[in-house]
Amino acid sequence: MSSIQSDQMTIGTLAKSAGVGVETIRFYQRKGLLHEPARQAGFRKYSDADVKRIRFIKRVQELGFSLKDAQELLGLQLCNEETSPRLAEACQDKIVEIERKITDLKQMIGMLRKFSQTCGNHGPRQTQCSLLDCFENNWECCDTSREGE
Amino acid sequence: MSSIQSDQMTIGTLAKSAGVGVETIRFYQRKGLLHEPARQAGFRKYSDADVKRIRFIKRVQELGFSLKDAQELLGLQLCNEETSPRLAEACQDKIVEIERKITDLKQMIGMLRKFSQTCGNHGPRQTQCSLLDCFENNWECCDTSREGE
DNA sequence: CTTGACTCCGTACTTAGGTACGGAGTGTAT
DNA sequence: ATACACTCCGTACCTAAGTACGGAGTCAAG
Repeated sequence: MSSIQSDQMTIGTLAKSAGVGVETIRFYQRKGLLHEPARQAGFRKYSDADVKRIRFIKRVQELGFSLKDAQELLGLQLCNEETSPRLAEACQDKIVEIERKITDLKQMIGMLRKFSQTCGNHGPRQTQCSLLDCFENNWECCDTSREGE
Repeated sequence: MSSIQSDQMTIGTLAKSAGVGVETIRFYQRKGLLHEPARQAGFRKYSDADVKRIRFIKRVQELGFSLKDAQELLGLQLCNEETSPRLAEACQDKIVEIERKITDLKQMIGMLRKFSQTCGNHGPRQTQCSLLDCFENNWECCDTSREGE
């Protein structure tokens, strides 16, 4: 009960540790992405776990997902007989989603590479070329979609 | 001057063809993503090229880029002696950006896969596990970051 | 025991990317 | 020639994800 936790910090310290603004933390709290923490004389008290949670959220966001997605992913920690199958399914869905994104991004790189070679390096006297043209040609200029994977 | 172009279409037709709303097209026009087209009795007249342009924009957006990014990419069609070097550089920047994103996404997949295996398939009697834990362990559970590429 | 930094709260504002509204003109089928 | 759909324009509204404001309470140092 009266365990002393040396890692208790205020909202300002948490914000600095996690690399976000104080208002962002309050915002996440309102959105339910962070639980309301214990208070001490009215002041919110956080632990290192909260730093990690926020960093996770920001990471997921960087990967192009919404806060709602982040919330889903964080929700995946409930691990029991009931949730287990749905959980595996949810993971699979996310994986498929991400894999599709990767494929698309590779196409885009192929396109950019080709474009750069044609227009950027080979001099300016080439026929008119544009990314849009490449896109219109159904990415035929890009033979990189099979690379790696 | 009086050339008859059979592919002339109104804004509604364009919207339907490109899979967006009429208001979206007007919005893109205001933002400079689409040029103001010729008018016929006050009505905007579009061609197939506009369909392709919009599809390109939506595609770029799907890949996690902003309209501003899309505009930049579309801007890369100016291909002459002046723009050529800066163009190659811009392409390279985008490529690096996308490659970093792919690496990150692969990590995320590795994490999800591992998590799914541990918690989703191996039954519910495992020790408590969560995506967040995996993230906190510096992705040590994920050995897939080298796969492909 | 006062001063300055930090926190509280609710509310308002911001940017991106649209979406909707409403009154007017236009074009087309019957 | 009259409905009805479609278009025009400006303006207002919407969600997501914050960011800022302002008056009040609190805490820690001098």
